[in-house]
Amino acid sequence: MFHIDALSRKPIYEQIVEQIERFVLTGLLKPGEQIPSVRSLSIELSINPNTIQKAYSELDARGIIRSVPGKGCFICENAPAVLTEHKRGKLSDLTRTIEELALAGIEKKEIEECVEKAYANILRKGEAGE
Amino acid sequence: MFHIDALSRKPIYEQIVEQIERFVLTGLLKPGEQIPSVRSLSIELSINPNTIQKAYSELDARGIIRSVPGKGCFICENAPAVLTEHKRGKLSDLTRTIEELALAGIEKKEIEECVEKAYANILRKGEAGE
DNA sequence: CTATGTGTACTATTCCACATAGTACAGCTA
DNA sequence: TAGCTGTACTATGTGGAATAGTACACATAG
Repeated sequence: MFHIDALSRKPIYEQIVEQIERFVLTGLLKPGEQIPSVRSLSIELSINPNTIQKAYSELDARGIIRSVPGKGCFICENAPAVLTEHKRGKLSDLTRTIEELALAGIEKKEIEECVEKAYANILRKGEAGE
Repeated sequence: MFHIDALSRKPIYEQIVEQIERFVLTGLLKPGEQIPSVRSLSIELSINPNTIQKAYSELDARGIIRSVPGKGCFICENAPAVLTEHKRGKLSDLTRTIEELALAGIEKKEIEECVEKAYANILRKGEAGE
């Protein structure tokens, strides 16, 4: 289910956060559902429990999961909505990224091709899911 | 001319690399032109000379500047072209970024607005420059 | 030639984020 | 009671980033 790239410069706990967020968006993890325990996931991935907890704390702070001591961690009901708004806040970053490409002489058409390609890929998955 | 954000998680040497690349793209630094010396820039920015050199070594390796011992560092003739190709190689990253936004439920229209906005901003600068 | 400024190459040190190791405590539940 | 859960804490090791200081070779103005 999970896949960790130990050679990546991206911290392990961030990789876990991103993958769980992705699982929520793809429907692999649904609101209310329980996610693997800190210890079981640490064993499955051969990673220190502290690293898993750091990822879970981050997800808890973002409102993606809720941690219940003694029971486990569960996907929040409004996790998908939270993620949508979180991503919407990054549109300004996207604009700045595209500005850099435009400044470097990348044609507008090339950017539009990226947009088309991205939404074409997502549509396939969306049709299958619903 | 330069501006360093000491609080940024982005390394100082990377900030310098990005700013010089940006100066090349905006025409503030033209091919053949000499850039500040390692020592003078380190004094101007109150930064260790080793950090400046690390940035210059990176720019040299990328083919943006050429370092001439005893004389100084100069912008390469084909630096703009090198930068354009370098940015073109990052279009796949852009596609992946947009895919994440699309998966999170961001409307295609919102992305297209970012593209329009980015190219509108660049056009203004382009008209003024040439 | 001399002095100064240039890029470059080292070593040593400090700092901090990341990850690990180990222990401990409190709450839930079969 | 036993075993699972989340959580908190200290200690340690690692690696990148940045600093400090020194040294060498080259170019140029005086």
